Amino acid sequence: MILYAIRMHKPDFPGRATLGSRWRFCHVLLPAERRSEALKARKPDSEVTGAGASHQASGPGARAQGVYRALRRAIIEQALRPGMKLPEDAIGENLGVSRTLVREALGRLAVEGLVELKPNRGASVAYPTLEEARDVFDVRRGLERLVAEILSANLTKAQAAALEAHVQLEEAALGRNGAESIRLAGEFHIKLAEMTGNALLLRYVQEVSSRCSLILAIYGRPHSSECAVSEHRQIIKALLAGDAAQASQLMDHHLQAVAARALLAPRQERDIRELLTPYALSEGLAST
Amino acid sequence: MILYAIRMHKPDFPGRATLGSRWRFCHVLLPAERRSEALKARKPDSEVTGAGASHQASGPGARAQGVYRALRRAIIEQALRPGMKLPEDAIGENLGVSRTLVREALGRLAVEGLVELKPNRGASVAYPTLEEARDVFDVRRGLERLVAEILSANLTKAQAAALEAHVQLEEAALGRNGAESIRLAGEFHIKLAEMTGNALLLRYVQEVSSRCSLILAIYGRPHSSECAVSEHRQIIKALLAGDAAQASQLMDHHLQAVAARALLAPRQERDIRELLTPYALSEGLAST
DNA sequence: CATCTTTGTATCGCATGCAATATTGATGCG
DNA sequence: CGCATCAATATTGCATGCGATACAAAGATG
Repeated sequence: MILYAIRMHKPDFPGRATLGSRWRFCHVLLPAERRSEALKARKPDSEVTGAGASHQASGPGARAQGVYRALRRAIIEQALRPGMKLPEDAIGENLGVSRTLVREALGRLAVEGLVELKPNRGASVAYPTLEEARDVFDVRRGLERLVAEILSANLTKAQAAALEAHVQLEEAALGRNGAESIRLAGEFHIKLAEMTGNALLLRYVQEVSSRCSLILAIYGRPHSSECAVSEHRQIIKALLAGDAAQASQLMDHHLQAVAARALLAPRQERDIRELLTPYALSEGLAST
Repeated sequence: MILYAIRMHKPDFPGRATLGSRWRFCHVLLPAERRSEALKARKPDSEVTGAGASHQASGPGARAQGVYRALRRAIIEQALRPGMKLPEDAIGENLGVSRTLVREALGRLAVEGLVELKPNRGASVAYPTLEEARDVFDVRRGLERLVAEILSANLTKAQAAALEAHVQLEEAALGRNGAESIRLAGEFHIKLAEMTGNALLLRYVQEVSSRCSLILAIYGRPHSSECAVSEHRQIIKALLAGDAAQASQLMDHHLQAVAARALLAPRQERDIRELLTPYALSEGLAST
């Protein structure tokens, strides 16, 4: 409870949310401890790696990576909502690292378009405009069409089976768990990109996928069961048949459908910011 | 000449080149001064911006950006050859900034694939393998096909004229200046990407273009006049005609031709590393 | 009462210091 | 003479400190 005393000068009012209160107790990377304690506690890990941490190696650079991944996940899963401020030291305290590492992570996330980084004003979770959203979806279509083309030439039976298994997972989670369903649908596309064996392509697809998550968080309607399972199945079939044109076409339509469901029907209660902008402009007030 | 005394413990022999000697006098960002002097000298700039620096704003974050751009240019123009080591403090001294900023720049370049970043072993100019090279070209084709598609829908006359003017520049530089010719050919594609108005697409195209430069530096033959001018003209024509399929197809073929010219004929004197690898392996020696 | 200053405070930008790790060169040994 | 061991050095990884900047509330001024 002493933790509350660390940075409580501002009351953290909801309109301009920042890291504080609740977030302080959300342990994405480390349980909420003071940095110094966390740093002391880091030594004992030395040789026993593999016990506590599940999949992040503990070499040098691993902590920077950890911060990056933690923030990334937090943003994608909307623990950190779009527009939220991301002060370096608050994050550092929560994650048990110094501002340097946080800064590095924020820089990378900024490059990927997940956070905005204004000079001398700090970082905040990106709040893409509708146009940016469309741009992202366009690029995504282009990339995934390429994925489809590449895979249609040489998808193995084993790979097809793996995909089919994944789709069954999606099917299972369909009505039951909304968040899970969305995550699985996204992973399907990542899996496809992985199978191309093209590292760069994979990176780009991952990047646009994250950004799509962010975009759907802002503009997406709550109940659109994102990627229809049947569409995924059709794509697998076309890939296995080796029909590049067909697969590419299906992928294109599929993603266009996703975009349409999400973007063409901007829900009314998007956010105060977007809603107020026209009024602000008409009054000659700077809104951004 | 005192400069030589700063870091001359190593003789900087050519086989494993690092930053030193000649590079010390190559002023990409700042004339070769000691960091501390450069830092003192930074104050006087305060209000008179626009006189000395041409296009890089001098606000906060501008120096980090400067380091990034300087390194990027140096790599693309092959002042820094693939495989070359990039020690943080040497660069910092040359550019008049601290390791922190250099580190940040190297991080970004690593994300973009222009430098390799091994933990505890520092950064070096990336040395893409043939497979990575093929991956990059594949992705590039995918992206630029998308560019062609988008533009074919709505290329204005003015834009077409600008492109045509650019191609004339290319034509002029054709036989005369090899390096210039290559640079212009690359810029044509960047210009196209810009005209889509899609910022993400532009970023990606820029990224793959830089990587292509690096790749051509390693695997490209010296005298391939990269992008045939006529091919560029054909593309413009198809775009203006609004024929998406045709434009996309032309772009695809064009890039495939570039890749083929570059990659399918790996020149013999690629580098010691690649050349020695088979020997090393056949002798049971670890090569990487 | 509204607007301009002022001062305080939370940040950021960046340099630097210290510990950890790799690498080089030297020394001893087979 | 080749190879392993070890010390010296170079270089990274990361934390932290200091100055600069922007925002906010309080105060001053019309």
